Amino acid sequence: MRRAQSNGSMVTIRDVAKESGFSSTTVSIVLNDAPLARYIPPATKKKIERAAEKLGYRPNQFARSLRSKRSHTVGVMVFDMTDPYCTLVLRGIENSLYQASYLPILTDVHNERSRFERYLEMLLDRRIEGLVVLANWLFLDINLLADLEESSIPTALIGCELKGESVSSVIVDNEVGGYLALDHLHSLGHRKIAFIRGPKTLADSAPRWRGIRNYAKKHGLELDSHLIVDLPESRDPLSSFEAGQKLTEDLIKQKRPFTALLAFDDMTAFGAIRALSKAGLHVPEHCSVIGFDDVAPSTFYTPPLTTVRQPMEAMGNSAASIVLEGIKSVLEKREVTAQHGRVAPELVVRESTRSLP
Amino acid sequence: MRRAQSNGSMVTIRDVAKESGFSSTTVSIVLNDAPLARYIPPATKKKIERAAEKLGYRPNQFARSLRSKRSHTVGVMVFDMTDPYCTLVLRGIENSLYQASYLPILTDVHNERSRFERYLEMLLDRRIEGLVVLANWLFLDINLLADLEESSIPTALIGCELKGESVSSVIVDNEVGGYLALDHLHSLGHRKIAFIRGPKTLADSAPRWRGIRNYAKKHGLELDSHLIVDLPESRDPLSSFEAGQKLTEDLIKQKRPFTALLAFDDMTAFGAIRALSKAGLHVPEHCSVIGFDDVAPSTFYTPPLTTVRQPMEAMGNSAASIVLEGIKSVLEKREVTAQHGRVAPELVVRESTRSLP
DNA sequence: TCCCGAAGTTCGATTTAAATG
DNA sequence: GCATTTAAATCGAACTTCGGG
Repeated sequence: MRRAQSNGSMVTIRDVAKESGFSSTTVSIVLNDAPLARYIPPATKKKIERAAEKLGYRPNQFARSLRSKRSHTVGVMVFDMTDPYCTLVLRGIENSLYQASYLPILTDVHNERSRFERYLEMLLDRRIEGLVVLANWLFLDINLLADLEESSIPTALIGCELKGESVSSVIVDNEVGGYLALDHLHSLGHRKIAFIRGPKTLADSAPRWRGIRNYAKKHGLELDSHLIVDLPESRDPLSSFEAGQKLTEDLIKQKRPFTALLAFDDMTAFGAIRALSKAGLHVPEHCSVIGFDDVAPSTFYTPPLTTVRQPMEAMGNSAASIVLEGIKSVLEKREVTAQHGRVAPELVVRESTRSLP
Repeated sequence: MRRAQSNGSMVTIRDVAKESGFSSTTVSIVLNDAPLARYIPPATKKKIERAAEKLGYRPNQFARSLRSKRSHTVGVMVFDMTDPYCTLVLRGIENSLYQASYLPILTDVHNERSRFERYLEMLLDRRIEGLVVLANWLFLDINLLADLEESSIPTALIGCELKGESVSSVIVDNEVGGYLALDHLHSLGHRKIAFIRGPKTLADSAPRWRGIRNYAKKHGLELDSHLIVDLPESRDPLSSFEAGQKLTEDLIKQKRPFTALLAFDDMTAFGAIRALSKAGLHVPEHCSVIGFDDVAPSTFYTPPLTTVRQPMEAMGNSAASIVLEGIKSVLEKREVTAQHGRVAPELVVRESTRSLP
């Protein structure tokens, strides 16, 4: 198991050849169990394996990669590591890659274009075999595709979608999610509901709202436009907490009563709860609050947050699997066509919502 | 900027040589600005650079690495990605590496020994130049050192310490932290204080408690042993939330009054707040709560948590810098001696504590 | 033809030693 | 010897080709 040779004095395939008394060719064939290994008698194999074991031989990946043009590495680009949304998704990605013996190179773009470009160059230079991008928004003119498309590196986006057949994606069904959220509130008897919508330029915002409107129309629920506010454009997760708080304060000041609040996402919901709480309004006694995402803190928040869960780990898993599948495809020179997955969200009822008496 | 050649048909240094009319040797010298480049006339350089630019030449890292034996890669091992403690530390690491043009390979050990070993092998095979390990505990018999020490790969631990001169470490000064926490509570007038201590086997637990005891002794504060409880052994961050809740419930049931609670860490504090809240006790009106770590949710918790901050980003930064420095040292064949950093924690006063009337 | 093994080439960049004028 | 350039060796593994039994 352990390296026998100390220090960096690597033992090469030639050393194993010498030790075992065979040529390096034979050693290579045996150790890789290459097709030709069929012809090699067990006795020879044993000797070679023993020699390798004895010397603690480990093939040099650089040499291997140089020859095979494969890195066994996948790039993972996160737009903002700080976003609590990342954690579980990353775990999902990691898990898939681990199963396949791939290693992830993690890059955090800090929502900066320059960093994005620099990292992309670096990853391409490392000859990553695939790329997973974790982002809920993208730089407007996405000529990132330029590099990617021609490089024929299987790529999957998590959290936003890019129509076309070159880049795969995995997203939640936001429309269903919005529908579920309002359904929950409505079923609990809430009729005066405040809404904090997502930033206009965020791709998630529109479909989520559409789901909400669909539900409302279907059930004859009137949405009071005075109770509908929008999150500003910022990309920073903490700022959506602050904005959520601020907007809720404004909502409260209006004196237009509401018994429930539907927040764009969990961070916003946390902000709302804070504002409510500061105003002496208890959640859920005085006002129910529902979020979206089910980030980790939602479980241990006080009160625990009712929310619409994105199956984040599964999404990470799925994206990595798509990329891995793509890699296999290009290896076998099969057609690689982008997958567009849309996973179902799930209502998680906890204690921040309650039915109206 | 962009790759001119499409597809994977790489342009090699020989292509540049042909295009420019010089040998590949000269091209290499010029493009790397090697010492010999002094002798090469500007005109030649220009031509070569232009040719490289025109063809969109990018050196093959595999070949480069094979020759130089360097990967420009650092391994990052996280014991549990799910721990909210990770996020900011990772960002710190990432930032340092980025400055130095190193790329991190991220591995998540899931607190499993087998995964740890497998990943370590993989990283070593990739010839990582350095290793950063993010863990608040280690497998008991740490023969991981066996592999590491002999491989002479600069390694830094974040969150726990390993005496000796082979592995560096960066930890908070837990003793000072414990002291600060109690100081805060005491200064606010609290005398009846409950304590949830860390698991016995966790290295952080003892020094944190020592700091607390020191403060108590120094200020003649008596600690009521009925109000001191211990977290069980689990390694899972969520379980420390649950345990925090459970223990606090027990504490409350005892009917032994306390006006403040000092939790081992933020997760535990969240659990305590939940228990208090369920019992109808408001934080901080009825009971102050202080945590330790200052993980991200502490800011946006309701109430925002007063806590003792570990400067996590700085710690990640520092660990990566130590490793980077170590890499430089081995390159220059200087002596590499482990650094043991102990950074100062900082009291962050928010709204989960208040002064007694 | 089947089995076994080896010599030699290749991957792409760096570097040493040496060759020009 | 100097400035300028390059052929050839090297890094380590994998694969192609070939020869002997």
